[in-house]
Amino acid sequence: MERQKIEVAWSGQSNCRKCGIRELVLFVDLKEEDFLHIHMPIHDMHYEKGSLIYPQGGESGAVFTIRSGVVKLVQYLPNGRHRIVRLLRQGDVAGLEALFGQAYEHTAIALQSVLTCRIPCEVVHRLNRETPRLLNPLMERWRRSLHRADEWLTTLSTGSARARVARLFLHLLDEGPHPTCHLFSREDVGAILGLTTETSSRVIAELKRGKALTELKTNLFRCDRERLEEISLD
Amino acid sequence: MERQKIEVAWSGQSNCRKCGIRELVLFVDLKEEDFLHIHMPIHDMHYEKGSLIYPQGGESGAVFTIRSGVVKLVQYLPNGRHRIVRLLRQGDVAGLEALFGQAYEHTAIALQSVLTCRIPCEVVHRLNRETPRLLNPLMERWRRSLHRADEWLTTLSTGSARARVARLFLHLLDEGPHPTCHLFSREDVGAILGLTTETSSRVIAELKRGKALTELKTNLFRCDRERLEEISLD
DNA sequence: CGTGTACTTGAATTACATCAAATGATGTGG
DNA sequence: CCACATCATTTGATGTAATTCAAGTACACG
Repeated sequence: MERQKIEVAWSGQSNCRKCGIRELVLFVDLKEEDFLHIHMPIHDMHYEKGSLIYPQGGESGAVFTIRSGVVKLVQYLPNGRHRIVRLLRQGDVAGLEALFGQAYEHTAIALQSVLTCRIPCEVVHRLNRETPRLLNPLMERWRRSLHRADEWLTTLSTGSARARVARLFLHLLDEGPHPTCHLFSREDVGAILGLTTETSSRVIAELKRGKALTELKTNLFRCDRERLEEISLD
Repeated sequence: MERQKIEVAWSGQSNCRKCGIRELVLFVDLKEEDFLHIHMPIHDMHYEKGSLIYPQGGESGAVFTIRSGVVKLVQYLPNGRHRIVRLLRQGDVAGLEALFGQAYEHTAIALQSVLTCRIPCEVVHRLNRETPRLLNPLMERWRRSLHRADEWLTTLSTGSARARVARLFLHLLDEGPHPTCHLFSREDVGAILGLTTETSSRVIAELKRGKALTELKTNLFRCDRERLEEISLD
């Protein structure tokens, strides 16, 4: 069982104009003049691995642009079980539903050390009133989230445990000289795939024995893409 | 195996101003003057049960507002298996991704006799340029779809077969004097829940024996809400 | 270096899938 | 309107995959 940490740092107010990853975030299309309409502070937030960004059902007042790291969106069932419904990375936005004045639909937790910009909803609304340039990036985030949600269901929640695990690795692949993948806890793998922790562990162990995966160091794997693709068809 | 029918009728051009369900559809907020900007025909379409509305990967040129009936959105895996990722009903919009110039992400099929309005993307784009009043309904459709997608995963794709089937019935409940539910084929139930046709059939049969369900006539059930809620917690 | 947490592995059990056959519903043409 | 063809559903028997419960081991952290 994970314990939830509460390590949140507030690194100060952002300067969005000079943002190093602006081409990836919501404000990509804004012009110099548009920034004048931001009258509430946008904060850079730092979350330690395992810490809570916001809780499901929690009162919402802001959206969070992910600057680095990985965030899991968790949803709880009445019986206490839970599923991870999405992973968010650089350029994704967490808590979009806040813009509709709704409570957060998921619990958002940092899977690694995570940097975000906390953007008050009021800022988004105001910008939307003053300029049309925020709209496309915003719609694009909705589209992307929905696409991922459907993909998540069909690829990670369908078929045998072996196939699902293989698809998860393919999903997480970092391309490079050798395709690698850094994984998280077996419990989280289970919550992503709808399997138990033990089954996740067993299947991953089996893939290691079959050389489809090689564990370089703890939770860092070299992946044999072709073998994984075969297995993903089961 | 289902065969796909091709019964599509075209009932003529819509008069959106006089639409009987306008409070439910995309054009809810439009004013008289806005309709002048519609320079392409919006057609009323009629699809027989089982017929194809659009295919996954198909070239997209329009979105479809559902006026009545139920539509399933199906996604296929490389290995030939498939899952139903969403059901759409009155007021929902199918094929929103078309607005981004993308191929359709799902295959949309009528589960019952279905009426839609086929709205060319160009009409939506033009209206969006001319008036801000289409935007909220549009965003609301994105939000709703995403909400449903997440709900689908956590409630219909998690836990035992019994619990999933129970949750599906709760999901489909028509409130009324007695809560009833009209179901579709066991094959579709399987594709929604990630189970085989046989397992779906067996579980439904078991719920009937346990009096949680009573089959009034073929595929029309009276539901014991409380029993189903208990079972849904498994 | 010890302690707690996560991961692995084993054995028993259960739930679901698979294959096969029988029954039931629906529609068609004679 | 009946007989037959077709397709969906139910049910059974059997196999397999995944869960459960229970140790044991590795690993990270203070």
